[in-house]
This record gives sequence, C-alpha cells and structure tokens, in this order.
Amino acid sequence: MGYTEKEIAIFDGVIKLIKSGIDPYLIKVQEIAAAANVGKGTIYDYFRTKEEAISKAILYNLQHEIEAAYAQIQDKTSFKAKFEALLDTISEFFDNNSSTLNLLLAAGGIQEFYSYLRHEQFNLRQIAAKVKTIVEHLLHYGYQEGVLNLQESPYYQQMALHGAVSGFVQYLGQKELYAQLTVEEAKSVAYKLLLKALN
Amino acid sequence: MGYTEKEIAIFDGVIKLIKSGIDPYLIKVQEIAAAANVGKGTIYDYFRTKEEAISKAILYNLQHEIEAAYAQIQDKTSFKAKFEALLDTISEFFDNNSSTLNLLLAAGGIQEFYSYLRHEQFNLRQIAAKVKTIVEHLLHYGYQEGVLNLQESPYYQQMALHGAVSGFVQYLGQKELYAQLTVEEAKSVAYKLLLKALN
Amino acid sequence: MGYTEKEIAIFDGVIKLIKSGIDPYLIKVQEIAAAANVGKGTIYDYFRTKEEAISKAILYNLQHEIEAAYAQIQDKTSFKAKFEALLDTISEFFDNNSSTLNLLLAAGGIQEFYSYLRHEQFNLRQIAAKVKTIVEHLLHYGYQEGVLNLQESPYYQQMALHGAVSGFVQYLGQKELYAQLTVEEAKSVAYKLLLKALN
Amino acid sequence: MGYTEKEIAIFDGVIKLIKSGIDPYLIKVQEIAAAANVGKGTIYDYFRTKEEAISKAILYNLQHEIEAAYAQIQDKTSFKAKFEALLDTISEFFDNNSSTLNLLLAAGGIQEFYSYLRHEQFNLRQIAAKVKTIVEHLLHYGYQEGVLNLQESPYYQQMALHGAVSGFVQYLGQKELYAQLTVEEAKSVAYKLLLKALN
DNA sequence: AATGAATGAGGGTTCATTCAT
DNA sequence: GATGAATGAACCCTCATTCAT
Repeated sequence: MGYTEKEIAIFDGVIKLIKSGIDPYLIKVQEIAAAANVGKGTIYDYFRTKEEAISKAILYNLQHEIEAAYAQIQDKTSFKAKFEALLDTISEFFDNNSSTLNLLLAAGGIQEFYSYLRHEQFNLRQIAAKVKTIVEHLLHYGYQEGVLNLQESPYYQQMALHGAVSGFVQYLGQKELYAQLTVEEAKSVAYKLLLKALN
Repeated sequence: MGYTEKEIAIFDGVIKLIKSGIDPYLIKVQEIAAAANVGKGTIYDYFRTKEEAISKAILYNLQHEIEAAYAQIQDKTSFKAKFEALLDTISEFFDNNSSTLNLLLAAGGIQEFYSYLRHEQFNLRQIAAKVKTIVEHLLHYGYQEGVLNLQESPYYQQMALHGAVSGFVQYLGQKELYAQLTVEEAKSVAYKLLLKALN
Repeated sequence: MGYTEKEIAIFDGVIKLIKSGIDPYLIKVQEIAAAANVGKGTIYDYFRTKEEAISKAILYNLQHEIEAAYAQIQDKTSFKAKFEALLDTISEFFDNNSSTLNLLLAAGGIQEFYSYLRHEQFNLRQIAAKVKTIVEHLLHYGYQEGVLNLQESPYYQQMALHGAVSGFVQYLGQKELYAQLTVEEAKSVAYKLLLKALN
Repeated sequence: MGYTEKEIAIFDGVIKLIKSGIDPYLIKVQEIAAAANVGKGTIYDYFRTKEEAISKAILYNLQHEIEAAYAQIQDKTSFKAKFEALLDTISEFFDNNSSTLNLLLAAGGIQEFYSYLRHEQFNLRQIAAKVKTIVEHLLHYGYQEGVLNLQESPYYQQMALHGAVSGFVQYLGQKELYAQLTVEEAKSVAYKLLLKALN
C-alpha cells in the first residue's frame, strides 16, 4: 500500500523469479530488471540496494498471500472447513514457492534471511500480527462451535495449532518419505491431532 | 569416518564460522582457510568447490550432532526423560547454530540449501535414516512403557511426534512472542501434546 | 554576450559548485541542475554534453573575472597601484577558486583540462588576448611613468612580469611554507623583483 | 624504497599511461592492469583503491624524477651550468609529462589532485623537502661563486628563483605565443632575470 | 603435500543522456 | 520550452579458483 507502479513491477519481477525456483540469494539485478521489464538503473531509483529490493518484495508478497489466506479462511463457515482451508493455502504456497517457504517458515528464519530485514522490522511485525489474527480466528471458531473444548493457556492453544500445522508441513516437505500417504490423509491426520490436543 | 586430518580441520573451520553467526551463503574461502589454519589451496586439494566443502561440513556436523543426540537419548531410561533429552538437544543446537538450523529444519530445506546437495544424496539418506531410528526408538519405548497406547499408522505416529517437536521449535524461534513462558513450561506443553496425540 | 537566461543560470550553477570546492572532474549533471534550479533535461537543451556545459561555464566565469580585474587595474592611477591591484585580484580569485586556478594557471592547463576545450579554442583566444592586453597595459604605464626603464624585447618584458606574478602565486599556494611572511610582504617582494628585472 | 616488484610494475604502468597522454582522472583499472602486465585483481592486492594506486605511482615517479634532477644539478660545477641543468630537466619533464606537470606544478595542485593525497602527506613532505634542498643547493653555489650577491631574506631568494623558473615554464607551456623565441633564448632570459633579482 | 600470489570473470552500482509528457 | 523518470553502458572491486614453488 502506497507503492508506485514501478515498485510493484519490481516486486512482481522478484516474486516471479523466486517462484520459478531461483534461490533468492543468487538473484542478479539484471534478472530482476528483465523479469520486471524495467531498466537496471530503475531498480536503484526505487531501492537503495538489491538486498532491499528483494527483501521488500518478499515481504510484500508474504503480506498479500497471508491476506488472501485469511480471506479464504473467513469465507468458510465451519471450523473444520476453515482449518482445511489453512492447510490448502499452505499446500499451494508450498508448491510454487518452496524455497521461500523454507527460508521463511524455518523458525525465526525471517529475521535471518537478509540482513537488511533485521533493520526493517516494521513489515515483519505486521505479518506476525496477521498470523496471530488468523490463529485466534481459528481457535475462536473451534471453541465457539464446541469442536474444541479443553481449557488451556493461549500458549498451549497456539502450540497445539502450530504443531498440527507443522506436522503437515513436514509431510509436504518430505512427501517421498510418505509415499503411500495422500494429501487428504495427511490433512485428516493433522485435523485429528489438533482435536486430540485441544480436547 | 574415512576423513583425513585436513578434511576434519576444514569441516571444523566451517562449523566454527557458522556457529559464530556468519550466513553460510556468505562464507568466503579465505575465511574457511583462516578458520581451519590451512592454506587456501589446501581446501581445493580436498574439495572440488567451496560449495562442496561447506555442504559436506554441514552434513558432517549434522551427523555428529545427531549421533550425540541419539547417545543422549539412549542413556535415559524413561520415555519422558528420553523425549526431554531430545528437546534439550534441539534447544542447545538452536542456541549456537540457529542460522543453520533455520536452513536445515525448514521443511526440505536441506535439499534446497546448496544445489550441490541435490546431487549428493548419500549422506542425506544416512541422516534421514538416523532420524528415523531415533523416532522409532522413542516411539518404541513409549509404547513399551505403556505411556503411549493409541494404535495408529506409523505415519500418524511420526506426525504426532514431529508436531510436538515442531511446536517446541516454534517456541524456541519466537521466544520474544512467548515472553512469560519458560523453556521448562514449553517442554511440558510439548510432552502433553504428544501424550494426547498418542492416547 | 549572447547567452540566454537559462545558459547563464547553468553557468552560475557550475561556478557555485566549483567555488564550493567540488573537483570539476567529479561534478554530476544532477548537481548542476540542482545548483542552477533547472531540470536535468534543460541542460541538454542548451549544451550537447556535460563537458561542454562545464567548460563553457569556466570560460564564461574566467572572462568575467578577467574583465573585472582589468577594470580594477584601469581604475588605479599609478603603476605600483595597478600591479598591486593585479596581485590582489589573483589573491582573491585564489581564495575562493583554488581548484580551478590550479587547473587553469598551470602552464597550458586550460587546453588539457577538458578535452572539449581542445576543439573550442575560440574563447580561449579571447581570454589570452585579454590577458595580453592587461600585461601590455601594465608595462605601458610602467615605462610611461618611468618606473620601468630597461629596454628589452617584449618576450623579456612579459617573462619578467610572469615571473614576478608566478612567484607570488607560488607563495599563495604554499602559504604554510612561508609562515612568517605576510601577504603584504609577499606583494612587496613581487614588486621589487619586477622593478629589478626591468631596470 | 621498500616497494615490491609488483608495486613497481604497477607504478610503471600508471606512469606509462600518463606519459602517453591519458588524463590521470580518466585512467581505468583495466588499463593499468594491461600496462603493468598484471591481472586486474593484483592491483587490489597491493592497493586499496584505484585512486591510491595512481596517487602513489605519481608520487613515486615524482620522487625519482626529482632525485635524478638533483643528481644532474650536482654534477655540474658552475652555478650557471647548474641552473641550466634545472631548466633542462624541467623542459624534458614537460615534454613527456605535461598533463601531470600541469596538475602538480600548479600552485598547490598536488594537494588537490586526488583526494587521497590529502590524507597521505608523508611522501609529499619528502618531495617538498627535496625541492627545498635543490633550491638551497643552487642558491648556495650562486653566492659562493659570487654570481649572486644581494643580501635578502630566504623568502626573497626563493621567490626570485621560483619567479625565474616560472617564467620559463610559462614559455614552455605557451610556446605558440612566443613563436620566434628559441628555448636557448628563453633559458638565457630566465638566467638574466635571476641574476638581476639577486644582485 | 601445502601454500598463497596471481588471476579475471562476474556483478552491483552510478550517472550521462534521452524522450514522453 | 522544460522536465525528470527511465535507461543501460561503463567501471570498480570482489572472490573462487589455479598453479608455480
């Protein structure tokens, strides 16, 4: 929000490159320029360094993805549907973005990614806040619907959710180790784990 | 196993650098040589590229850490003590190694880390096998002790364990978000989640 | 003469920058535009290249300074006062313009300065002619007043004057080496040298 | 003194370029490397920046030229021969080095040349000291021989010498304005001016 | 076997110049 | 006419790799 047309073009160029499988650490300015259909110099009219351009692009993309995910989840009417929508979103994101996801979902990875991000915490806080909102939204619905019942601290609730989701992410990342398990089955296992944890 | 003195010196140099907080992507050959107390050329007598040296050093370190962890876990006599030993190991590893952990524990991150690793799957399989052994060892003890009872597929059991551990890792990586939660409490939550999942 | 308002604004911008101490070789078009309060493109409406703009600005300034110097000298009524007015002018010019002076007063420096100037000899000739007029004006008065008497070739007379002035410039440029010598004393030495040379 | 073989090769490369007429401000690293027959990176093994390499090369060359000049002057047995040797040296230096000379002989030009030099005053002081030695050597002989007689302050003596030399440099730089004057005649004028100034 | 001096390909960044508005 | 956003050629510097010793 508040981004110029060129900035967005550059963001989109970076995202396109990352989704195409290029390691964010190895992206070249020339490649960004080509992917964004702008001159190499234009990037430096909007960002001070390559690092800043890539970092901001990733955050920009992350914000959009998370907002889209939230919208998807809000659309669903039952707790189970909402939770499955969350897993679906992660699954999709994983498919076309696994290298970024690897870097970002890794515990705390986001802060380590590009040193630049350590000094640009603003957007990160926004994202963390949004994630928290989604988690609370989900838990709230679960308890309201009566699907979840166990009275525990917020920490416990959050860790239960994270654990269920992380187990699923683990499956996504190591599909070859779980050859006979379908995505649907993995989702159902995750749901089962969540219910058990919070009942 | 089968490594020369020089190779080990180089591995130790790389590990020292990573533990000191340097981003593995940004390590320079000159730095490795200095940290390992060898000449720059010597590195190329034992490895074909910088990438190979760093990748193998990380795998070497990982194998040792995992073996040490396994030994720790085997030493314990109760299931609960074994599980807590696992969490302790992860916690320690996290403290002095968070950037590597971020890259490695991220789902599938290991394959993406250095493109070199994609073509050098041998050691990775060894590590995955070792992890599987640890997981099985733990679950076996849990069922034998009668602490775990639920009869479910191996996939379910593994995901339950991964979920509990991942929730804990999540806590480690975001300690600042869980300000009032001590490490002991987080460990106890993880154990509780595991028991609930497998009972 | 024959310069548009914009051209003069650009000249003034360049001169302001040089007087502020910026090395003429390192001036950027953007800086000229800012100093002149015009758009960057405007500079290219009036000059073909940056080089041309800077070179012409320096010549423009030089012409004005020399004309002003000539006027100052003409105002004085005695030979001694005229010579001192010349030294004063040089001294002032030196103070706020030493980097340009270095380039320009250096033997022939002007032709080497910007390659552009080698192909734009017109204005240089005008300046050289003006300098010659000043020199002749001075010498004419000296002989007319009877302060100078030695009959020698014009070359000798010119070199005598140049020598006296150059000695003074040398003093200005290396004031720190002549710590105990005041400007007034240096001027008086220059005058003494001139009289001795031409008597 | 104390320079490695490579450093000297690089110095020689820079000097070769400058003598070939290239503006020192426009020399490219690649050109230095080619002229010195070393790789581009080698330059950065011995100097931190291009600026440092060029500046030190100029100082190195200057020191050698001045020492050679001093040797030439010491070889001569009469004051007149010594003074003419000085003018000859300058004349030669001028012929194959006019762009550097322009920058350096300009009053104080040396300090302004490359900003780097402002922070590296050591060698400059050595050079200034050597010049002072030459000047004193010359004046000493002139008085000892009885060719110079006027008792004046050291400042006066130095300015007299500088003036005579500067007049000659002026001639060298503007030969086209003094078409009918031969070098021999210009030298003789300079000598005459010096004698008059110091008698 | 071990070294580190030397190399040069490669890439981030700058900035003179253009041209659509 | 005047502008400044956009461009990309140009160039400094880094650093993985080689190889003579």
